[in-house]
Amino acid sequence: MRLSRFYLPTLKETPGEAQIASHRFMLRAGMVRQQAAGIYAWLPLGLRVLKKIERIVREEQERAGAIELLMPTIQPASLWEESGRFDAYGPEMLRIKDRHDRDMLFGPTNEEMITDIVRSSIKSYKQLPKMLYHIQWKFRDELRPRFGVMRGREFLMKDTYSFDASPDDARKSYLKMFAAYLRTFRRMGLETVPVKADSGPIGGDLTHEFVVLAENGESDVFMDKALIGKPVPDAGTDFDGDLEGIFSDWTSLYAGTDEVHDEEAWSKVPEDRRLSLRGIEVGHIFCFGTKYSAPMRARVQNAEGKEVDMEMGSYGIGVSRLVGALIEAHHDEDGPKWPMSVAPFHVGLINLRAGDEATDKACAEIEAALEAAGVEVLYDDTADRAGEKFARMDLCGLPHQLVVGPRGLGQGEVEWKDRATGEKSNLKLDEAANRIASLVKTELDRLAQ
RNA sequence: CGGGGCGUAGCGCAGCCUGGUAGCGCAUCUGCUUUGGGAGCAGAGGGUCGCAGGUUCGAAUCCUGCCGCCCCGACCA
Repeated sequence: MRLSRFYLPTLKETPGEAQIASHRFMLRAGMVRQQAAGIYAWLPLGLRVLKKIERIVREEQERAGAIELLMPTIQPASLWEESGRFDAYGPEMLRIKDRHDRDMLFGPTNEEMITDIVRSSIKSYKQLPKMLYHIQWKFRDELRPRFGVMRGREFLMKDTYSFDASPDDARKSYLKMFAAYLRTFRRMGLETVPVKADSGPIGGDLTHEFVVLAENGESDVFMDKALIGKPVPDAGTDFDGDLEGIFSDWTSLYAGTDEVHDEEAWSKVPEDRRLSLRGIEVGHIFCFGTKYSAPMRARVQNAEGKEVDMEMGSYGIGVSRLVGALIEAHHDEDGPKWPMSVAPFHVGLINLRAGDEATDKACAEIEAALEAAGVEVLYDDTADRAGEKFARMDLCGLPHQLVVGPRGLGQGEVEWKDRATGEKSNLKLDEAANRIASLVKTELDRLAQ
């Protein structure tokens, strides 16, 4: 992609409303633009990150056996009256009336709707288990939106719903999502920890939050240090097999939010392993039994011919929030430092003298070679000044930078900078593209394992 | 929803206390110079001073109401 054709409205100065790093950089790098409190337009650079996160989430959901569908953003109030949540939900729910004065709402979540969908066609235990998910915009009219996309009112969320004929089977579904989440976040280059959580208004007893450890987190987390850096289930994991081992491996070590903090259990953690820190909640999984299936009469006949309420669970990932969380976890004073798997582009190519025959030619060759190798390149072909180009590329946070200028080109070399470490070195012009393409590929493979 | 703060050019801000018809930096446009870390000089364009009332000869400035946005707390993916 040529920068001259792209839409990248970067800001040199930080808009006054942005406090934390992720919000500042997302505005400055032209990733998003606020349209109202907690409501953002996603500009091309930000959208590319959002799409990459979505793709990883989707791949891991499919791996775990979930099937994608898409439910609408607008829902009829009648479904929510069935579950009793139309009155219970409160002002967080955005209520709308259509032209016929019918009560509608902008969905804050989809338990009722998916239950309605499934109950109409699933009648037998033989049709279960089922895990269905979608990735859709939600709206919660937060009292106080803040931190940019980390706590917006409109947000993109992946939500999965599991349906089983028995509590034992529901637990198996829960474990699939538990393992899938460990993989999902790690593939994005995020260190997350599953912590015991408060089940909140959704209810249920088996529930975990997945939190990214970051200073600007909004949850207080108490955890055993041994959880950090723990290997996650690899790509070969059999999701139809027994996942109890993985589950107990992670949950036998202490980790809890402040709401469920247990001082007694905490005191048994060796003192040098006790960590108390802040985290950003990026995923939350619940097994809540028949909370919705019972009032909404979503039932199947079991093997004994008896009608039973389906056992359900729901499993959310804050997709848009993850963009902010990723920046909080990976940045320096100049901008984000994207992990390869979610970077908007893999490589930033800078032509220090656009219009110069030699640098133009060298850049065009590198760009073509990288793209032929499947590497995504943002090529700064503008006539802007060098300093501006460097600063802007750092702000974009692409993992690799290749700088082509007359000085290096005279020696047949281009400069390579690793954005994460800041290390620079020179590469032979004719080897640069291959070298970088192989680094990109290696890193992508590593993260996808 | 309690407490605090802010709305003046695309962005960051000054001016308001003490009323006299709007300014600085960045960005944008033109020209020349410059060319490896957000350039220099010269010139130019761009503003219903959040909105509505009020006070006054005169309001960005004082008063009242409303709207929007931000921060702290409580709440939440």
